Formats: sequence, structure tokens, C-alpha cells
Amino acid sequence: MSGPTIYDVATAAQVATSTVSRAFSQPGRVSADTRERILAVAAELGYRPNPHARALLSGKHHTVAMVVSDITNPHYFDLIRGAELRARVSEYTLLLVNAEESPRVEWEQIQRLSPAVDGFVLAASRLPDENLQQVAAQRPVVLMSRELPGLASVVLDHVEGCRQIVAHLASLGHRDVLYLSGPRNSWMAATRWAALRAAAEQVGISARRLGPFTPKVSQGGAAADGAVNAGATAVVAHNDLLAIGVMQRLAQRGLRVPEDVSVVGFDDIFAADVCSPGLTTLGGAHVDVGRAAVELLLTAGVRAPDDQPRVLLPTELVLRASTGPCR
Amino acid sequence: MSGPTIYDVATAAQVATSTVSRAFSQPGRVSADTRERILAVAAELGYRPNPHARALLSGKHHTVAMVVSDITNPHYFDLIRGAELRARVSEYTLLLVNAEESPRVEWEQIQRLSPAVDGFVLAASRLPDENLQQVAAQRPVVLMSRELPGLASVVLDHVEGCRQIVAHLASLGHRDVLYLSGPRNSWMAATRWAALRAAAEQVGISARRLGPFTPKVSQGGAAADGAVNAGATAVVAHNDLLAIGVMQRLAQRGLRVPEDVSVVGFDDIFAADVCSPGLTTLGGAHVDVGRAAVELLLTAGVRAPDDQPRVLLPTELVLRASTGPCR
DNA sequence: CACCCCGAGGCAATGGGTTGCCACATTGTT
DNA sequence: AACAATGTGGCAACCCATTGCCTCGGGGTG
Repeated sequence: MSGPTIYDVATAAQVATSTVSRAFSQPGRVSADTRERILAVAAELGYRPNPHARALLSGKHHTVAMVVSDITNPHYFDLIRGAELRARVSEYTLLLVNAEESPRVEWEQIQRLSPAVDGFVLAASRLPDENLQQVAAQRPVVLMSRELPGLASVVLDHVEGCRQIVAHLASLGHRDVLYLSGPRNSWMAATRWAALRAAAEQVGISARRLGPFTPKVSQGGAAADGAVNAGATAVVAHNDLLAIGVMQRLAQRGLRVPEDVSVVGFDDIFAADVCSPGLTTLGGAHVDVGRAAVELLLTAGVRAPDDQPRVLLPTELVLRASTGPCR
Repeated sequence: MSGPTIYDVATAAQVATSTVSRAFSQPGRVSADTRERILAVAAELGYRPNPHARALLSGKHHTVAMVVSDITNPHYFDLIRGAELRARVSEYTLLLVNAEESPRVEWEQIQRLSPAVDGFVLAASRLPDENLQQVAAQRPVVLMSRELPGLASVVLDHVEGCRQIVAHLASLGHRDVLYLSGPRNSWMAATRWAALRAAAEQVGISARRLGPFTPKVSQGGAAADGAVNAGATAVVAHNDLLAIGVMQRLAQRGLRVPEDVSVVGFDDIFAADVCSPGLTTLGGAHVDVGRAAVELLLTAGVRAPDDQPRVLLPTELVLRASTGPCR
């Protein structure tokens, strides 16, 4: 069933298994021609080391698990891709796990995988702080799009990004921004609201909040109605999906974007570019977030537990047609 | 570093390791109170079996690898999700691998993972037939969106789907369809073209082909120009990304969709619903494709090599605003 | 009371690769 | 010429869970 083992190679090459093992892992430890003979035999037999057997003794699995809270959100694609790319450079396997927006599923999967991976990258984890700390006690952990003191994290600089959003809207004459908030247990939602409010205060305009909303297109209707009812001239939605839903509902109610209402999203997903009108949104190099997170994880061993880095990556406000002068 | 082992549990519960093992896997084999004691101790210690050690002896890894040719294509999301859901039901781990559109990368990753997984699900594999057969000789394989005699596969019924597309266009008065083809080595592209041509012949209209094109938005421009030059009234693009690119370019050149040209895509990705005009596209239950593929893989052991099923799932033509009466 | 059967638990081999330690041979040192 | 240093390869324990086989003791049968 399975391929040849190190024993088969050893027999065929007339050496001990230990010699075969060293021929691969410690090239200097065996003589040149012995090594050559072993490699030739191994190639001929199609030998490939069994990762399980290796992991059993060394405790190193050469595998990192990435847990995403909802794999259907297009925003994660770039994160996944970046993580995958970085993992492959080091010949690590990336195990992708979908938490289906459920903290329970997320927790169970992490517990199940814990003995089999070298660490976890958690994207927008929905777990409460205590659980994150428990995980971190077992295995190295890097958070994406979330922060927690004592844990390594990679996030886009939303403080600066929200300042850009507010400055943009203010320069268009808006005196008020309405944030359509994300889920209650989302760290991101809290962070964005705080940053928007601070930025608004700084430039002297008002900031209000509505929600929470599940950040999906389908929730955009309710969010849009709330925004209209609140008399908003500019809304900032928790993410692009929600923003697109908002725009759909506004169009349905006969309101024009951006003439009547300006709309801003977060993430710069592909659909933000093709929807109509094009969505102004706060993007960033999400591939680099994924890359940086795995990078931190792979170098986690050399850092002290109380020296966990917080990596902040720059955002980029992508201007499209959904924002315009205040009516 | 790592968690407690079965030895720790055995010591703490004053029994042999074999008894602990059996307490978990063969409940009837140990007495009720011994079992209870062991489970209590294990829970207290936070014991979880090491999957590697288990896999080493049994040869079963409880892991399937899913290889996608390009993870940035939104079309794969549902496939991934379906595969993930089905795998989790059986407590299998889904290993997601991105081939980056490179047959070489795809091949290397498969070879590397082969000793560590129970089988492969290959989504729109770019590997040549011979390589697929080699993989299948090592491990159970299920293809998605591709067929090869002798290998299990799950695909949407494109023959019927293309008939629906052609019937739809013909009923709008179109006497000609132009297929904007996908990559040269894509099985899907060949299949769609053959099905379109057959369907066109059946209803008595003409079918032409242009391409190949890399199925990305950026390639839509060239495809659109070619279509205009060919005087097409109805184009069928290899997938939604290409179709969206085509529509962007048509708009840029002042041509109206669908008044001047009707456009049809494949896959029904999220963006097809939000772009403007909405894209008529051939969708289907992609989640079920993913689900069925893993299902086949998990039951692969019980089938003879010459009895590999071809699963055909229904398509659904989603009508939106991008198709209309022939000018 | 002798014998058998059955339930319950332990011993030890197993899987595939890694690594500390030892053995042997060759070459160099005094 | 006797001995040390260095280079190569082998032996065997180890990682952790599983499982075939054995043992021991209690209850039932004749």
C-alpha cells in the first residue's frame, strides 16, 4: 500500500537504517560515496520519508494550522494565499480549517489538531480571550485581525486607516459619519468604531454607530434602512459585503449613491471593484498579513513569551464612485 | 512542550497503557468502573491522542488533501466549503493546498503529502493524464471539474448546462454564439466548447470559438475586442471572471450589454450578482460537488479500481440582466 | 470438589525514522 | 613500534498508540 521504508533502502544499499537516515539529514556524517549510493537507491525505489514517523520522535510536524472564522468571506482569500506562500518557502504544510463562524467549532478543531501541528494562525478568531490564552499555552499562536496582550498578532493599521476614511469624508463636506457595526464579539468591530470615533473627534465632526450587524450582504438591507432613518449622509460599513448590501437596498429605495449617501467599506474585496457604483473601501496588502503571520509563527521559538510582536501593516484607502460631496 | 501521553494517563490511573487505549477505542473490552476512572483521569490531565502515533501503526491518517489549481478564484470557495463540511462529519482533517496554477507545484505538493494523507481531491487539476494516473496508483484520488477514464470524478453536468445556455440564447433570437475559451490545458474548456457546439448544432444555430484566454478579469479586454471584431451578438465566456472583464471592456468601448451583446459566464460567483449589469451564468450546487468528492474518497476503499464512479450534478442557469433579445 | 469458561487486565511487539553511544579501521604522532 | 586522534558505520533505545496473545481469578457446571 504505502511506499518503501527506510528499511527497504537500507537493505538494498547494504547499510544500516541509521546510515540511510544520516545520508539525508546529516550529509557530512557519512562518506561521500556511501551517501551517493544511498541516494541513488532511494531515488530508484521512490523512497520518501514518512512525516508521521519523523514527527513522532522530533515533535516537529512541519505543519501550521490556519483557522478562519468564515471561509466564504472573500476577504480571507488573500490572507490564505499569503500564509500558504510563506509556509511553502519553508517547506511547511498549511492546514486550513474553517470555523463556520462558530466559536465552538473553532475551539474543537483547535483542540483536535493541537497535537499534530507546530502552531496556529487564527484569522479573526471569534474565541473569547481566555480561550485564546489557553491555546497559546499549548502551542505558539499568531493572531490575524485581532490583538490580545501577550500574543503575537498581525493587523492592518486601522487607526491610521480610519483617519484616512474620516479625512476623506470630511474633505467632501460631510459633518457626520455613521458606522454600521460588525458582530458583537468581533474585536475588529470594536477597534474600527473606536478609531472612527477618535478620528471624527479630531477633525471636529460627529460619529454615530448602528448595529451590530452580521457582516453579510443579506444584512445590508436592515443596515441601510437604519442609516436612512438616522438621516446619515455618509455611512461606513463594517466590511465590503455589508456595504454592498447597503448599496443594493439604497438603490431599491430610490436613493442615489453617492449623491444622497456616501458609502465606505473595509477589505477591498474583488466585488468592491465590480459593483455599481464602485465601492470606496479601506484595503491593504492582505497577502502580506498572511505572510507575516506565518513568518512570526515559524520564528516563534526564539522569542520569550512576554516578547510577542505586534505587527502593524499599512492600509490604503481605495477611492471609487461610492463616495462624493455631501448633499 | 507537548501534552500528556497515554503513559501519563496509565500511570495516574494505575493501569497499563493497553487498558487506557481500549477504554477509548473498545468500550466493551474493559469494565465499566475502570473505564470511568480512566476517562476521568484523562479528562483531568487534558489527554488527547497523538494522531501521528496512531497513523504510524494503522496507516490511516484521517486526513484528505484537497488541491486547488488557483485559490484566488472565488469559484473554489464553495467547493472547499463542501469538502470541508463532509470531511468534518467523518472527523477527517482537510488539508488545503494551492497549486498556484502551476502543474509543477501541484505535482511536488502531491508527492510531498502522499505518505501523510489518505487520499487526494484534485480540483480542476492542471496535471497531464499520465501524472494523474501515477498519483492514483499511490493513493485514492477523486477529480473535481475534470474527468479521466479509470478515476473517480465529480463534475457539474455541462452538457445539459450548455444546452440550457444555448436554448436561452436561441429563444432570445440569437443565431450565433461565440465561446471565449479557457486555458489550453484545461479539460473544462474543451468540455464546454464541445457541449456548446453540439447544443448549437442541435437547435440549428452556429457556434464559434476564440481563445484560449487565461480566465481572469484582466484578460477580458482582449477577449471582448476579439468578440466585437467577430461581430458576435452573444458571447459565452469560460468563467465569470473573464465575463466580467469582457463586460468592463464592452462598456468602455460604448457597447451596451445586453442590447448590443449578450454575455454569459460560468460558475455563478458572488461578483456575478453584484456587477452591473448582473451576469447571466451557469451555476450549480458547488458545495455539493465538494461534498460528493470527499464522500467518494472516504468510501474509495470498498470499490474496485475499474469501478470508479463518475458523479454528475445538475447545473442551474441563473438569468440576470446580461442577456437579452438579439439586436 | 475438579474442571471449564469467560471477563478483565497486562506484556510486548509493531510501525518508520532519529540519534546517542560504541566499535572498528585508518592515519598520524612521538 | 606503541598509542592517540579522526572518520565511518552499526546497534539499540526512543517517540506513542494499538493489538494479538497470555495470565489470573471468579463463577458456573457435572
